[in-house]
Amino acid sequence: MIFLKDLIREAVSRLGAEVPYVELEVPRDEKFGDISTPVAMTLARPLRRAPRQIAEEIAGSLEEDPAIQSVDVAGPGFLNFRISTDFLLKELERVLRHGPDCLVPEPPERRKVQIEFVSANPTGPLHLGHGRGAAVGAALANLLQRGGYEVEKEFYINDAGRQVRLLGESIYARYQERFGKEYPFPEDGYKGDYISELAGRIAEEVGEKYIGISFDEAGGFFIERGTREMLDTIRTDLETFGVVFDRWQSEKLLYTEGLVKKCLDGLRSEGKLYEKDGALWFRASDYGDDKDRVVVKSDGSHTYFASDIAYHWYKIQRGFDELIDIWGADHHGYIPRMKAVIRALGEDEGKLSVILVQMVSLLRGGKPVQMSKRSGEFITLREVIEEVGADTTKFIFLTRKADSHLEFDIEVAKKESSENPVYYVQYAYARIQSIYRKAAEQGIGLEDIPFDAIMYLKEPEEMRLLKKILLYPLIFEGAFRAREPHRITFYLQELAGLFHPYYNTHRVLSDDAGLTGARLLLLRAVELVLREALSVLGISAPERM
RNA sequence: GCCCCCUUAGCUCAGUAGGAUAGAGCACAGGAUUCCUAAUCCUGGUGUCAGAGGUUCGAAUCCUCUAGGGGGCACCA
Repeated sequence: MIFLKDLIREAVSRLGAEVPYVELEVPRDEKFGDISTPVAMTLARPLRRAPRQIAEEIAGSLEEDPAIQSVDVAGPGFLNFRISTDFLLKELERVLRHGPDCLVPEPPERRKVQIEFVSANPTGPLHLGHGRGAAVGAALANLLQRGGYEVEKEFYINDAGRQVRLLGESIYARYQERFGKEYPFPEDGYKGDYISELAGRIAEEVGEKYIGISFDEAGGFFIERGTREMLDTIRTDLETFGVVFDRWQSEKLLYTEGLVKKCLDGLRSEGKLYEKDGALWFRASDYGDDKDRVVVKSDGSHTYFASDIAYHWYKIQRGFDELIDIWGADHHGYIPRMKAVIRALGEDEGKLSVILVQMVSLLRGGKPVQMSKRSGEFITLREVIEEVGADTTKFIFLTRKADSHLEFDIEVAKKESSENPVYYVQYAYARIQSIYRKAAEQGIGLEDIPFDAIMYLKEPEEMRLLKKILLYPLIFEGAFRAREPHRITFYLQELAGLFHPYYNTHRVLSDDAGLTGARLLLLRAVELVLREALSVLGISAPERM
């Protein structure tokens, strides 16, 4: 269907006009045709002519095209196209011949993009919100990669500063407790059971080695050991979830390797930092932020913002054309200062885009599950994956756009029924595989079917299915441009929503060898798109269910 | 107090970059399987797009105000 864009663009240019993009949409009602465009209406103003008149002219110059069966002008100036069956079948053949690669349009340029996501503090296990960020980030990375960009996925490790110190001290306190020593548990310390467990393991390993040694002296060990273990947990949890990073960037290393100093020195020499009240400030307000921000406190220690500046500077040094940060929505107030940093570093602020992922409220059977981080009682991502499965969890995360609240009901997610759309989609795939197996039993080899068998396809349900298949490139393009993987999820439900009824009304395997072949080929294309789209989302395509 | 986001069917949400009569799933009721997997299908209806103004040939979509919900304000992380 996407070919229409070029056709329309050419027709528009024959009128001596131009459109920034050709908008194509699938009309709600089939009677309006297969696909339509409102370009004539958008051209009305620049051309100072009636939209319907413009539409008539575009229609006139396109109706001879072999791909187009008919083109009508309707309503205020819509152009409604009906695609010829011949052309649809040719397109089907092309898909069968060239596979999924011909479903994704080439991007206008090949970009190097970096996506940073999850980046949870290594102070405890991941919770559901992190999972949402992971699902969105990974799907977005797949999407951009599939669209031809070079993508790097990175996890930023906050292993310097107060939080990991607090982690170390919490473990230290539990360790002391093991040996009956009093040590005041740090205020805001981490109280989860995993801390006590870790302290227990350490106690078994090292015995009383750190008893009688102050935290100031022993802290290094507990901090290092704690962050390492937490990071291992995070990494394995993400792997279980099916999310793998290309790179893990340690904040601490930004300091020890001198990158923070180098970056700040550079900014300072350019006059973008200044001293006031004994602290070092970044002139964020010169670059669009509300106020200036401290990077080095008057006690000489760095704020997190300091390493964030250096981190983004470092990303730019590494030569990316585009940086994408995926943050929890509660960090939205941080965006202006980060954008200010990008501009101060001499880059277009559009180089950095921040995708905010909204909070997840966890329910069980309609009732909210209390999540209290302070008490350490919260449901972890791992627990949810174990209970409902990684595919389902991801799918639910990807059925909403990132920036909208999400209700995650564990009981609903667990149901293996139609309340659970992921099964609906996966079942379509499994059903197709099942038909292949049946076909094989009857001695029909998919590879042996000649492509021209597809001329036997003629049922309206078959044409509808075929049109939906050929719509995929358009959906993909939209999702790619908007950086919105959830559009793929909705498309999948629509595709499955055409397949299942088709399956129920028309038998694929029949006595008619030609028709059987034709239908198997159609299923081949459905299968191809299902697998392609599922792989973008990072969701498996099961052979059987 | 200031700033950001959200408000669409009973519920959960889509609605693409301002386009046609605003959609889907679930829930609810009834029905379908001698035949490729019933995790399926078929048939039933539902809206003050939070409210009020404005811009536009055209607004759920853009602007202003109001109400409700969430989030953020630091030499915290």
